Amino acid sequence: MDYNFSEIEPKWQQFWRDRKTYHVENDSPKPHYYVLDMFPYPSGAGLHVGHPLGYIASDIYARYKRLRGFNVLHPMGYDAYGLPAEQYAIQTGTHPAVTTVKNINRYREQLDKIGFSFDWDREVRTCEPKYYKWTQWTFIQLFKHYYDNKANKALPISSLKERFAKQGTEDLDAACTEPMNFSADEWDSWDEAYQQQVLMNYRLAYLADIPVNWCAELGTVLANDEVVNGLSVRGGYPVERKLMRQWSLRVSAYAQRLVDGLEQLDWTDSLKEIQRNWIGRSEGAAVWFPLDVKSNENVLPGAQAYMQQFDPQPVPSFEIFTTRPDTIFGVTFMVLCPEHELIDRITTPEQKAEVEAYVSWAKNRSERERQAEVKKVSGVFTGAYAINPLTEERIPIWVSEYVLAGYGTGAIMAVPAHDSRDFAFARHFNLPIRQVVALEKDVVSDPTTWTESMDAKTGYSVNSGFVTGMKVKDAMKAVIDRIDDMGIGHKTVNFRLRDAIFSRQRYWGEPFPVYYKNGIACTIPEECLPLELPDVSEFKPTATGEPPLGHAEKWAWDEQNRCVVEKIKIDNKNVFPLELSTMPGFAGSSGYYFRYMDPHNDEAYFSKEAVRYWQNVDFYVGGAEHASGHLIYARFWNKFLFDLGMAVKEEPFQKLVNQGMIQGRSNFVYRSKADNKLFISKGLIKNNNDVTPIHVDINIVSNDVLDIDKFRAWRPEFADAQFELEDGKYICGWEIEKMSKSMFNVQNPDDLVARYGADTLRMYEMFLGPVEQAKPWDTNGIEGVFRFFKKFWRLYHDDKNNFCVNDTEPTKAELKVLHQTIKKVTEDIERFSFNTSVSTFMICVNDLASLKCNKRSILQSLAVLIAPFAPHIAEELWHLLNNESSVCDASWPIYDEQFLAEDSFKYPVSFNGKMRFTIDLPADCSQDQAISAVKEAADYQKWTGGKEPKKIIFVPKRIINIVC
RNA sequence: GCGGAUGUGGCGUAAUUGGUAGCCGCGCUAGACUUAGGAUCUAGUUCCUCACGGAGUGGGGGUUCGAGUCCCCCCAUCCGCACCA
Repeated sequence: MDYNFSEIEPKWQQFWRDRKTYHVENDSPKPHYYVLDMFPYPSGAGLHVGHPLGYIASDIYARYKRLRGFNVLHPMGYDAYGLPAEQYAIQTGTHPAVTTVKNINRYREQLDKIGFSFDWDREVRTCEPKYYKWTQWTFIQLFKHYYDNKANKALPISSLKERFAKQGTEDLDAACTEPMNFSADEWDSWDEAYQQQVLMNYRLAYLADIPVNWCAELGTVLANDEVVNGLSVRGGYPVERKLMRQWSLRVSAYAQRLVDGLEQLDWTDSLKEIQRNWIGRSEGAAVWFPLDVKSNENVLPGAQAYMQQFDPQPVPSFEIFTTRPDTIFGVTFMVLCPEHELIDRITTPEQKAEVEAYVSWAKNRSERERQAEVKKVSGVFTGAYAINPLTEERIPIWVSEYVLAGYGTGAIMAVPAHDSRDFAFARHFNLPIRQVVALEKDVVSDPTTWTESMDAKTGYSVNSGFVTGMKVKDAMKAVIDRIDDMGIGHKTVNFRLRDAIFSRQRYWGEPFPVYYKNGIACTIPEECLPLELPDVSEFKPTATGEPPLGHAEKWAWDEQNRCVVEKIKIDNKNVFPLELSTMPGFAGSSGYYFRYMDPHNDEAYFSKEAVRYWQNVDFYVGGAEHASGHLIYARFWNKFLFDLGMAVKEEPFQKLVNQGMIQGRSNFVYRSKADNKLFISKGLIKNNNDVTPIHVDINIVSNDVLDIDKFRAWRPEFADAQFELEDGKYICGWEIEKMSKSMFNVQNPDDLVARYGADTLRMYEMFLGPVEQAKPWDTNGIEGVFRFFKKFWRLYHDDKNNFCVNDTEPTKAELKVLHQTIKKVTEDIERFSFNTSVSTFMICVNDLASLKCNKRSILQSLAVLIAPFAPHIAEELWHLLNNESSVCDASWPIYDEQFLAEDSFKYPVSFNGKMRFTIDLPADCSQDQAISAVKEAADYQKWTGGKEPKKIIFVPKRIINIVC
């Protein structure tokens, strides 16, 4: 064998390890560059070929940047906390830590074979105490800060306390769970416990009774992004809404900054758009609608008392949010969500039974049922009326599921003519519909004839009092001004983004650094961190329904700030219970990129020097599935640390590329229905109904040809299989499906490395297509890349496999090939287009082979060029040429732009297999003049032998192309 | 429903960014060397046509000397959000 990758690759991997080639220091005269991959969750299944795709791409970029003279930080680690290891523990009793370490070792083994340039000295694992110490530390800071909307940043909760003592809530504009209003005297009059309760309302990490996504099957609550279509992302179990006391992070306080920050980022538009949608900023107005006092006399006392805690106005009223204040003249009913606290207080005795029935029906519906029946209209009339503050009309108040508790105020003004949901509701319950917007001035029609509402925010107001005739945009502003003047509303902004629920009733996660003293949540002192995860006897919830940490023997906090055995609590009043929930998966992954900057620091999360040097991640590669989870939380985390003066940049990830998902390509054999020992080759099937397709392991199929012997050996029931062959082969069918064990279509990278080598795997994964694009895995083409390497090898080895180079000066044609290649590859890498660079290398080697070029200086440059893609063969070539140093310390070759431009006519070694000449002409040159100028050129004669050109393309500007 | 993207040979893809459409690779066809080849090399391979020639980048229209690329209208596929007022 000539190109012996299995000898070359381990040799150079060891060489890099011995030399610590990829070790990075935190200071260097070189410019810094930070290339990061989303770290993996080490699952039991190991890596499949989809995982390394992004790692290979970022590795190429990191290696390229190093060769370009940058000090590159390119670390790797593990997102090691998570549900699968814990589920496995429940089933088998194996401790999740054991499973996790085992899986990590397997991942590491697989990664090492591919030849990545990670600095493994900086590895982090989120489940290790020295790492999660800082996750807990950040949580404590979040607990100790609140968000001040005027300063537009997080401020210490201690300053808020001082403020309350001095002036109460006067002039305070802060993010909170419930709006509050009190004076300094009131604050002073409250006891410690109540004061703490009030502060909890403002903390960025807070405890509150909130509706959560409860997954009974997993026994835990889940964040919004962990639930899709009413099912848990992990496991696909049903999720229900439930009111529970939980820790949350006040991510919503940062909503505006999370939207604004997107602009300066070098992310794809689609990803930014997903985030914008998820944050869901919408501008509108908050308006107070007074209740109709006369028609609600019998229910008013209760309602009045309830509402006056928000609004001390004499007339009881409730708040709605609308994005269409201009349509307020078209309101024909109001709708409250079933959870609205006002319902009980305003419902008339006649309607009471019906309303209660509806509310309890709506509350007991699962999220899934509700979402599945979105189009179905349901609702009930409360019997109460509100007053439209601008028209003083009496408006019926309804209750319906289509109004959501979690958004706005859970109450709306319904304008059926201009909102499709209100329209459907009005039609269903026969409520009036009134047009207040028209496309043309004064052109109105009868809304009872409409089949749909007119939702667009264009046209003019009609039938709308003082805004009639105005454009919609102006009318919005005019209505807001008017309600503002009347003191019954104001312009406001609402976000769809909710706070992130931060507790999980699970074992395998970061413990909260929190204990409860007389029911008040306190954080443990920072110097006591980390609070280590205790061992438990069982991973299931306790008999009393507490999270698994309830099983821990030593899990309470004493006054000497020590973790102690909980049993002491019974006879010792100075021992306090610790929080039993643990943190969710995204806790550890929200700030891991900081820790890589300074991974061994025990005094701080990361040093000031380290963060000042590295700043933030320049280039981040990972899947788009994290768009509304990790990438929001990490940005929030970063902004918070920025407010604390720790982060230097407000955004964590400057440039981001989403690698596409790799799907599986399954193979099928077709079993005859008439004879279940008989398998018919794909091309011979006459009728699809005669055969049953059966998934067959892709490892016993090559280029869709079945290895019959391996198939017979694969499973006992196929041992005596018979085949109907075409041309002596059994051809399998194929289909694109998810890569999964059950479909036998998982391609394991180790198998490919063993068969073709890491360099071939790396190149082939890039060759498959643009990194960003989702594509099926297809091993069929890998031979082509493998052939390329063999050809490359033969370029500088003779028939007997002896190294053989030519020391003479390269010819201009050879230089032309080299410079073209340098130019193309450099440009391709810069724009992250690695599939085209691979093509470029193939063309280059083809051209050099046909020129029989094995010139030392050309190969020298080529070794460096190919090093980011195929580091092993590049290192081997480098040592054959230089017998010293490492290709990793070389510098990137520079191409000569002038040489390429000036000589393009003279040296037409082309990239498309045909000869093409390009010549510059004067701007006013005519076509005939151009053609004769070309034909007369000495070099044209030289290269074509004076043959008549096949085709001449005249481009008026000043270029002419001739194809020979 | 709203938002975002994509559409090029049998297949994966490319196109100097408005200038030869199909580079490179897979597959396929023929040939060479071989005891043999799942090795290597050479030639061919968008489609129709024996050929001359013609058609052609999802479909239709437009701008331009010139459109895969820019603009408008459809169609299809994929992804994200989904009663967010």
